[in-house]
Amino acid sequence: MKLSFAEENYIKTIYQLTDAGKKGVSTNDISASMKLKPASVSDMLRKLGDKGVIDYRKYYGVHITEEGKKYALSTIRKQRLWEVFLVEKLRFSWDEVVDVADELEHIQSTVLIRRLDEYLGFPKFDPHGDPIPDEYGDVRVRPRVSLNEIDLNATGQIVAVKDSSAAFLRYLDKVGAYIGARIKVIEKVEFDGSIEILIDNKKTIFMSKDVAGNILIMV
Amino acid sequence: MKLSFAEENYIKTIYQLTDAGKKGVSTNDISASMKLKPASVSDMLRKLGDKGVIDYRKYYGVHITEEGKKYALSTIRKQRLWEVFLVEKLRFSWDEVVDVADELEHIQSTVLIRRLDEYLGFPKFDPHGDPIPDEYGDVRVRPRVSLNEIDLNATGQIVAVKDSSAAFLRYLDKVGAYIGARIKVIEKVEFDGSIEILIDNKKTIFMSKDVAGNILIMV
DNA sequence: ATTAGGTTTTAGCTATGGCTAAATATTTAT
DNA sequence: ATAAATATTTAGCCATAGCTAAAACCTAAT
Repeated sequence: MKLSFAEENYIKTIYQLTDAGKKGVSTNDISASMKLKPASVSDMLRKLGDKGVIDYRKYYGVHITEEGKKYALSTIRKQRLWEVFLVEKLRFSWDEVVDVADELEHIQSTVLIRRLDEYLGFPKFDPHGDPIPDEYGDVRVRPRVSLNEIDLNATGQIVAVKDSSAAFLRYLDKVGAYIGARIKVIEKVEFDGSIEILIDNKKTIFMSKDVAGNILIMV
Repeated sequence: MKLSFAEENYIKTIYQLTDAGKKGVSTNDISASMKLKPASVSDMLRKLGDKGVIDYRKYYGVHITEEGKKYALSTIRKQRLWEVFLVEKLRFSWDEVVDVADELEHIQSTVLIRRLDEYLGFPKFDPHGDPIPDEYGDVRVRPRVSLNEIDLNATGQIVAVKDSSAAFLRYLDKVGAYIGARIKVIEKVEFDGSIEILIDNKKTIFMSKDVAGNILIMV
């Protein structure tokens, strides 16, 4: 079965909005993320449900099926390989690539993607640090380290927290840290283990050894 | 103004079917070339006429406008640059590239094409020997020589004839030569100037000095 | 338990770009 | 010059994928 451009975009978005939690992805979330009206989304969800790539129960959000995951991962693989190409070969900066990669990811040709992968030296991560699924949809999970353990001037991305208490998350939120944020360690204070980090190249924050120990970084 | 995928394909086809002669390109020719029904073509011609990229007089075929040429050349430029990329960087053979390039040529991004051009070293011809228009639509015309003048084992493409009488063209047609055919000189007979050529790697034909002198080759 | 507010779906419209079948125009052959 | 053949266009249909407005549904507060 072949998905249209629009269908590929939907399934990719649904996959990416899917949380570990068991609640389905809501129509409104998809609508907001894709900048389409909820009515249009409803319509498409019905179609995607008929095609078997999502489980769709009216009013209760959608869950992606195994079949659907295959399509999502295939599209994500293409998108990220093209992003590598644009940045490494055509000197695009990493914020310029999104629009173009979003078009390129819909080109249909297994051979093309296989050759592109080979040409790029089988990269495992895209310029944003996100993993590139292999041909079979397998994703290499990048090892995570605590923010305490990484070196001065090292960069990474916040991928998880050890302590997920409301208090801790509220604190992170207040200082501007969040899952997905890009960070760089710009100061390590030896005597108390506290550090200073730069978030998204915009804002610097201090944090204690305790806090840093609870933040997991993907290098 | 932005043309849709379908519109881009039509205008490209019309440009390529346009002959030096003053008769317009017919609905049937376009229909045959694009493998669409004549009725669909008629409909699109009306739309393209409204957009000003072609001159459309019902029942009398279409002529491309200067505006239209710009779009056609831009699409052809993209197509041929992608073909060079596929063949030179991704090791596609020159007959595999058409389908993929036909999809890639519709990606919208001036920057992308400029960078790709640069990355490929500003190529002037695609893998089929066809010229790549520059950013302003200018095409480098490749020098043409008479088939008499090229060396044994040299290859080239038939691009024109000096004698365009019906008799001569009918003769060429009969032996299987045509504008666009790839040829290779496989025998040169010194004493009468006749030659033997291989057409499209498929068929060999003999021709007299006279005939060869009236065929123009692009090396 | 009912209602208000937010979310989601349905119904009906639009545009694009195909199609078939029928009508019409042009060209060719008698 | 007219009839037959060919080419082209029109009319009306289908699918995709968006939209607005109205209806239906869910949830949370009274």
